[in-house]
Amino acid sequence: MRFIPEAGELEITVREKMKMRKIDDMTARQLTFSKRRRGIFKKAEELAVLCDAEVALVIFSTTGKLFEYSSSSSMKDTIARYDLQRGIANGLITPALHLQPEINGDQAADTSKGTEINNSSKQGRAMRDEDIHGLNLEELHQLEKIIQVGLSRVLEIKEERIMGELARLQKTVDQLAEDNAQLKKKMSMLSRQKHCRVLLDGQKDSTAEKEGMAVDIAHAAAPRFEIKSSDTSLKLG
Amino acid sequence: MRFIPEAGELEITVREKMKMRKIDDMTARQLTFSKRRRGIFKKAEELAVLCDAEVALVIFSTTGKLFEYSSSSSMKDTIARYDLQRGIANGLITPALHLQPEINGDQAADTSKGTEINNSSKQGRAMRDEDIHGLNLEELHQLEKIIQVGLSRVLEIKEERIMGELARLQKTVDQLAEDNAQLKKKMSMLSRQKHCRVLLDGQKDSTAEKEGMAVDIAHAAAPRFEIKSSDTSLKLG
DNA sequence: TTGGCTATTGTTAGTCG
DNA sequence: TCGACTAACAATAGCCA
Repeated sequence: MRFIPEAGELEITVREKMKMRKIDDMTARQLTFSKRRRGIFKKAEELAVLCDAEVALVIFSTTGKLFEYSSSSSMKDTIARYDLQRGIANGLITPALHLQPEINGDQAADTSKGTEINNSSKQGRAMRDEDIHGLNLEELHQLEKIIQVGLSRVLEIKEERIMGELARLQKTVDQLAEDNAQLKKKMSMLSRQKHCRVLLDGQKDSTAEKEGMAVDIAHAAAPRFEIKSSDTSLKLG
Repeated sequence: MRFIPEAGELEITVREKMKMRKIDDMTARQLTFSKRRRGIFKKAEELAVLCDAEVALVIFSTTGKLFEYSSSSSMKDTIARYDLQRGIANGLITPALHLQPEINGDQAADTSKGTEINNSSKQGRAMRDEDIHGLNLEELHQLEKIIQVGLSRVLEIKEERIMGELARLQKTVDQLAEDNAQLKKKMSMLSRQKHCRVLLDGQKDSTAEKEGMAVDIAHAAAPRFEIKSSDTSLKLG
């Protein structure tokens, strides 16, 4: 017990304010680590539950021991979502390879069959087995190249498109959320004013001239810890 | 001021103990999220500094907005370290893809080179040209199959993930749009009521105020953001 | 949405076992 | 390492602007 009710003499040690730097004493540091780790895990869970957020927390101790918390079913999921989101934040993910003109030049004046091949792939017709069986080795080789390049292009464009859609949706969400906030604000003001008026109504007329509606500008102060990007490349696999 | 030193009557509102479940009121939830988010970030940094730990924290709000903190120079590094640690813990280094078991059965007692293929794919090493050149035709064929299957899996999982995010976002949009509509409805009712009351109030000096108000509200209530949540299917493959 | 305020609850440093 | 305890301190709910 540190409280010493001894008459005349008080020798109470006053807890100091914890400087924000690495704790020197190793034992004390480990102890603090253990306590604070539990504390922050609790906070993380509270945040996840109370606010319906997805929270992931990874901590390595000085000794390299790993501690983790994830509000979702799997930490991997959250990390995956994180990667994805970062991909969106950085713009599109595709590194944009342009490799289709290569082959065209090589075989511009090739056999008629070669051209056919080209056409059929351009038109996106489904290839029938009979057609393919009619090709010689060289033609099959060309077809293979064409298909490979085509596949790459398809995948790129598809990704571009999806990511665009994702970005658009995210914008929509942000916009809606903002609108929502504004609406709520205005409504609360309205109801306040109405309340006021009702109150005044009983006595006299209103001279209350509210400026009120000067709500407009929301200053966009960036949260201190918000994302800034460096590099990202949606690694899947 | 909540402390009312009025003689005889005390009507102090007592703050309750916060049940640990999702906060119902959306506005309150967002507010709490904002505050607690800052709180936990602070805790994270304190832990990192005081105890010399490596801390990474990722938070998604209900609306899908990403917040992150990383005590190291890059979140990616920490995640990489996490993956590594987990990989070690799980006894395998690439937890993402499992594309090797198919072939095991086929060529369990195959050439030593075949096993090498298997190993290299297990370890997720990048294939070097020298390695590939050392393979015979049959082995190359096997490798080709492995890669094809792997590619398919990668594409599948990637698509799954992205589409999941899309769906989630769409849901958020729908929800927000609904909230928005409700708010607008309520507000127009409110403003109508107020308008009536103002009229009944006896037309005096308050016309200017009333008009300005009405205009402002109209603007806010106007659907300046139209969402068509129907056509966002964007089907792929 | 941000910040300030205050009463209250929650966290934890220091200590002993 | 951990649990328990307590005083000091920090975080924050609810409210307003």
